[in-house]
Amino acid sequence: MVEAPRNTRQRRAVVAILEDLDGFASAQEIHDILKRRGESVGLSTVYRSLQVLADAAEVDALRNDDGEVLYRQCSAGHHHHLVCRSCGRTVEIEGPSVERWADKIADENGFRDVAHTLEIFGTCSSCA
Amino acid sequence: MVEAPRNTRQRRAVVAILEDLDGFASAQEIHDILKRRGESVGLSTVYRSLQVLADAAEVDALRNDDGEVLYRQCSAGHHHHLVCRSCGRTVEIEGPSVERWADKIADENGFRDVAHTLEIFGTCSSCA
DNA sequence: TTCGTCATGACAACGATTGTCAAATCAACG
DNA sequence: CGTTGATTTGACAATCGTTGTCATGACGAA
Repeated sequence: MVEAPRNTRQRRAVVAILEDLDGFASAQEIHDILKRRGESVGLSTVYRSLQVLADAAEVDALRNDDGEVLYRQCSAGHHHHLVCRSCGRTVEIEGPSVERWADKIADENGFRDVAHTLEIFGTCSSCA
Repeated sequence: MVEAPRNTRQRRAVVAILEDLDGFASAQEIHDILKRRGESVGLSTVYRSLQVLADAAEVDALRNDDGEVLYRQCSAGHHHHLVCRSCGRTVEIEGPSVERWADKIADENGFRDVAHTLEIFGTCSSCA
């Protein structure tokens, strides 16, 4: 029996930010936005909330080139991302043939418990 | 005019390790291996050597789930990797159709300066 | 060999993230 | 509603990979 997480002001605030944003953002960026809005939430709490959300698959997480983890509220189901390096704006993409290809490659080489990461980075038209 | 890097004992030692390994390894792992072999090289120097090699595209670098950067001496040209999560053993893979697909998606959405990351992780047969 | 420069290494500093723990807050229950 | 007890919070310290610093040492051209 898993405990339901409590419905706290802080967690609601983090979720609200994620709902407003349309792109990926780091924990620290989200923390800053909250501070700017006056709805201050401790940095540790932002990190913890995002972890909980990511574990529950309610948000997607990926690492940028600098090794920072970025979070985004995404639609359910497996998909990949086309992400603007500059503003974080994101387009969800699907690639069924890529999935099949990756699984086939792994299988041919005797690999088990296969997962793959696939992200496309670029500069979006607004940022160009 | 680019300065040619000096041919130092330390850089030779790092390259030698990379030549011996067939999989990805972190800077700290390489540092440990060097220490074990008695050919001690400062940790900073290991990091710097790997950076230089990565900038020169003589080694490939990728991040594992923990955010550590792993390095590997790879063949030239664009390719992806099937990496064992446990031992680092790596199979280089190519996916021309994936490349085209990624570029098309990015173009359709007006993204410029497009790059993509694609790695497949799994457990290899020896580690299963 | 000489000499200017680049590389090295011990160490400090950094930045993102995680751990700690007392105090505050939730929500169920009476 | 007030009590209650477990969960959550937040300020802060700690961690971990990595990068910066700078005096010392090693390369290699002349």
